[in-house]
Amino acid sequence: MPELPEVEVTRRRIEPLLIDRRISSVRTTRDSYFFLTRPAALKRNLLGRYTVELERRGKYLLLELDDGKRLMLHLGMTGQLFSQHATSVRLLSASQRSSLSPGEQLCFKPDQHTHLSLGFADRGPKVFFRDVRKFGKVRLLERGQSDPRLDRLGVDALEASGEQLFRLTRRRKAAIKNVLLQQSVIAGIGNIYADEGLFLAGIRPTRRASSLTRRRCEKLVGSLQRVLLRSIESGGCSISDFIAPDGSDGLYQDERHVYGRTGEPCPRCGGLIRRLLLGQRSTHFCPRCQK
DNA sequence: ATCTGTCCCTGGACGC
DNA sequence: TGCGTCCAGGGACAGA
Repeated sequence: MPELPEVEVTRRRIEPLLIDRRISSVRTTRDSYFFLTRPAALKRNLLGRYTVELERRGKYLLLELDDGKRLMLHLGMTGQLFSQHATSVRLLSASQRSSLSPGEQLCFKPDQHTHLSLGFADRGPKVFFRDVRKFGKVRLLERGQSDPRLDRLGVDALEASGEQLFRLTRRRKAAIKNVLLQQSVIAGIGNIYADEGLFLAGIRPTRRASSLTRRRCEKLVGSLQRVLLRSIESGGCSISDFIAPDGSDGLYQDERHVYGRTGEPCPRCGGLIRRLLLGQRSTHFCPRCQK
């Protein structure tokens, strides 16, 4: 699922394909709550514009246009932003897959889950935004306009300090894992990296956030950043639907310590990884290593 | 102010 | 093989 590393990998790899090109065609699926800006208005605002810059904020991407307007994107749970020439059979339907001859050049064609397709005046590869579960979002921001979702974001996880986390958790009685998932506290962490970071820091996910000492907060932020950076390096985590814009899978799932490893031995002590529900989210930890 | 539960959505896994 | 049921989860929202 796209969290900070997957969104950052997406940003880095789609940037060369998305920047400095003039949008000449816009195709969308029919209106749904996926579209914070109605499809017709999206088309009207995007057509003919040049793309200038692609920025990440937490799990959001912001595509700046030459007229100062910005396209805000969120990948939700199953969002994929990729090139038409992305080479991944996972993007093909079952029938396309079975009729594929060996060595054939892959060319993705928009399906019912491809909610936004951008074509360019240079006739180069199109860019697609696909999202099966439609938890993703797209919105057009006027010049200078923000969105409450962006305004609410806390400090970016890669820029946070232990001291900041310490201060932000002083009056928090909720479990530390639930607090980590709140984008208004630290932006970018989702279920996988919360579990992984807590494991590396040796902190039980159920621990009351306010009970963490300054030292433990420093350790936790360090562990989180280590995990996030390591995942970016390995191309993100393709445990469910994530693929990079070029179609490649991330490799971080092979390095997971606890997430999705219920009943397997802890990589540190050999005890069994346990799973529990915390705020309706599955949570994985080692009862022996995490206190 | 903070916390908890519910809901949105679809495909895949699983049991019968 | 085929159908029904459950589960995954980011984040908005409502109500405590």
